[in-house]
Amino acid sequence: MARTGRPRVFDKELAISKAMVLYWEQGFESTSLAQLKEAMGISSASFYAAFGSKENLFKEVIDRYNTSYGKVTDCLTDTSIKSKVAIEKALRQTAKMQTDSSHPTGCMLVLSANVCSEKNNHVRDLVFKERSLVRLNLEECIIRGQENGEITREVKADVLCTLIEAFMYGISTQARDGISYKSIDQAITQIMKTCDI
Amino acid sequence: MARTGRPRVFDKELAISKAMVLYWEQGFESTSLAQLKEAMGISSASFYAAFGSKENLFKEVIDRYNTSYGKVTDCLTDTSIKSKVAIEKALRQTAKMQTDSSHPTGCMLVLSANVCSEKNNHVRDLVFKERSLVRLNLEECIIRGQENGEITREVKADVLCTLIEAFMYGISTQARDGISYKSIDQAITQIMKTCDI
DNA sequence: TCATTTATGGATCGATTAGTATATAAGTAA
DNA sequence: TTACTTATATACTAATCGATCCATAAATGA
Repeated sequence: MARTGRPRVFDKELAISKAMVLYWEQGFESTSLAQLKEAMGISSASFYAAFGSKENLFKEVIDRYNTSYGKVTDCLTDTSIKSKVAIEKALRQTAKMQTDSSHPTGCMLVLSANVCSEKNNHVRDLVFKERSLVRLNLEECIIRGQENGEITREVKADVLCTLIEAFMYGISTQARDGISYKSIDQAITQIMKTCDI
Repeated sequence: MARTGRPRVFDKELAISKAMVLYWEQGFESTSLAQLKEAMGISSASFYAAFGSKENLFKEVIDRYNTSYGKVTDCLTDTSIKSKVAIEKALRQTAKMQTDSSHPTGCMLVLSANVCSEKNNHVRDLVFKERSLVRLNLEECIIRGQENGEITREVKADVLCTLIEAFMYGISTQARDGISYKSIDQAITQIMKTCDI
């Protein structure tokens, strides 16, 4: 059964894509509704009818990011490949994606709402929770690798996880600073060796 | 000769400290003048007479940061100690400082203006330039270490620099996410081994 | 004393912020 | 046709943004 009411004239999925670019580039708080509306090509009334609020749109953007660019770390949960392969793949795909100039550089989940005013701390929590999920996947991947003997047991999984995670997060700032993919990719080659030590 | 005019009633140095905490915690754009004035305990007139603008105060705050908390990486230019020792010291001091709960967590130069609206891109450049200086110091420290034979020559200094730098930047996000100093410190122990490989 | 200089208190500025109100348009359901 | 539902266009709101104006206070210098 088709839904009733006047049909929406703009493409909601496309509008979310446009919003994602803005939130990604400038962050949640620094992106104004005026910018969002202009990028989407819609009015205030249409905006609030479709998305409810600036914050709710951000939630939809996070979902969109997770199912598109954010998938570069999905391989961490792929138990059909070896743990070290999964971690290396996640890092290389992350570096490649974050330095790609066809969209804002860095990771949206690291950059867009990590720092904000007190009244938006609950928005910060949204991206914090997303990062926590990635960390969980990384740690479980490392534990699998230690159980399989692929990764050294000399170091606790939590510590190796912190090491890889810090490196991964740091790529966001480097990508923004213009560090080349090539340099980061070579650094990944080197850092992967710490899994063996 | 003492300068003329009505003397300032508030402590400018203390006011800069208060401002630093706000910029550090919330970022440049998300910190409002109302918050700054309240923290400093001064009026608009006093604010603009003393600091000129919100942006100019931020510049003074960056200077303050560099000569206080930011000194944790100063050891990178200390040629009286071995390169590896300097790098390790810089990392451990960074981790200790950034996870210290007596002030905002993470690095102000990484968090406070890395993402902003287009109209403030020149403010972003301010912290970018500060980071560039740290990177330069790190790279030169690595080159010294390679020349001395302390650090492997198998890997280009630029690549090792990217590796260490990414890890260092990532600590800012981890500190904000509540990752413990202990976990980061142990990760440093592990990552230092990549200098030898 | 009196000019000069700098800081302060307090009111205010135009611009921008996120979000709403109201009337109307455009579809479906009965 | 008529009721109902949803989206749109347009105008508008209160609050906040960074910054300024002006009268006055409080110091020094001559």
